[in-house]
Amino acid sequence: MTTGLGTSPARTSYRHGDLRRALIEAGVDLAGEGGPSAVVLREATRRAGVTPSAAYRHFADRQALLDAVCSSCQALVARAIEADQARIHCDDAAEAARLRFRAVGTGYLRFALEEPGRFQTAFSASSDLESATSSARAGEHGLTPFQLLTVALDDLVTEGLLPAQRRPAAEFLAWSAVHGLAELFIDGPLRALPDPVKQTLITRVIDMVEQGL
Amino acid sequence: MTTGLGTSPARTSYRHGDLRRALIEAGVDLAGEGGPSAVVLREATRRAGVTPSAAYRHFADRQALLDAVCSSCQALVARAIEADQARIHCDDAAEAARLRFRAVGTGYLRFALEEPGRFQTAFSASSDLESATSSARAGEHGLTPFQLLTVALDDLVTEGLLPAQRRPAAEFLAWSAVHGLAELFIDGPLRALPDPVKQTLITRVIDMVEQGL
DNA sequence: GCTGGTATGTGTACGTTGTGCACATGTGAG
DNA sequence: CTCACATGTGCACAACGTACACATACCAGC
Repeated sequence: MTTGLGTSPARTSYRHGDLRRALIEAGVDLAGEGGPSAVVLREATRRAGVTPSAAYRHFADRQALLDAVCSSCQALVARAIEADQARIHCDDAAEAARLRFRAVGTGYLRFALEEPGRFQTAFSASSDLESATSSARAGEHGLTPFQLLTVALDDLVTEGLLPAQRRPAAEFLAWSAVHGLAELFIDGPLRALPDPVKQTLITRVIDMVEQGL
Repeated sequence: MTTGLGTSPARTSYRHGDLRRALIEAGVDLAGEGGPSAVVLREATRRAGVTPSAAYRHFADRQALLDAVCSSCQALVARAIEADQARIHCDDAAEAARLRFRAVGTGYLRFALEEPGRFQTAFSASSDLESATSSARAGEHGLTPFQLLTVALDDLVTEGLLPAQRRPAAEFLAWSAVHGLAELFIDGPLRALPDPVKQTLITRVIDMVEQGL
């Protein structure tokens, strides 16, 4: 399902065509199978049908490949959030803003539970504030997960649901709570919890953020 | 500073004496220098003045060593929390309980900022709910970080600061927020923030938890 | 249309890591 | 004193990241 066919028809020619993209895709597959540590340069080249050294024509080193894979995975997170937001149909503008805000959390956590390997990879590479807004990490609307959260909070202020004086740095507070829960789920003590209980916790954490912001 | 002298006087005899402990200590040093990925079996044996294979008399594999190192690091987190709690002097029992609760957060985050490598290592290995209460991870009072949080929350209920019906699972909500902020600080987008700003965020996250629980 | 330069992939090699297995050496129980 | 067991050594192997010289395909300019 992951190898060959659509992407690389067992390449006949010397040239590959789009090796860079192929390596990133292989890397994202590997990330899904075993998290960031499973993104192994040699295995990625193997899946692309290419010699290990070939990777160095497109990436400075393994970390550079991992960074690219990480960006792709963040884009997947953005899409998950967008998917949850797209299902909202609400006439009341204020309530709609509130639901969009909550959807950032539910989409984020849904992705963490459905794709733990890719989720961990998405946030494994150290990124600073500017790279958190790089377009390589964006979803369909061109926004990164972080930017989606920022927009949702701005809308809360616009709709009068969040006092303006509490707006500064609010994205970091919300992100902390939601991301922390994801970590607890993925390889923290809450890993073995049955799914319904997890869903309850997701709701409660988002409640806490909404009330405590 | 880390090698030899106090711990291993360049061993003269064939036997080491307490290799298991020496390997864990070397591992904790390595964790402090470069996080979980830096705790490398061969380097640990090197620092203990011993052949790589010797490690396998005490640990099944590298992961087993890392687990032990992780437990030691969690014990350090517990001590950091205990240290913050010990500085509280307050006659009002309710206020004291509230401060002890907040000290769990400040101690946890202080350790994360002071010892990022060891902090990451402490929570790198996947642990379930029972191992989160293992005595190897406990501080001076015999309680793990997680148990310290649990006790602090129980006290909040006792003092009437937290409604009993909101008590269940509250440790997971609080842990999520605080741990998530730590991640943002260590290798998330908030890494480069000046220290005073970080301190402000710490206060605000704990405020959020207190208010949102 | 040929030719040469550049981008891209190959082959080979080196050092490092985790780990298994046969062997050596201490240490304590009988 | 001796022998079994625990513990450390030596050597080997596969996998990984990475460097470097070489081979090949494509593009520009004549």
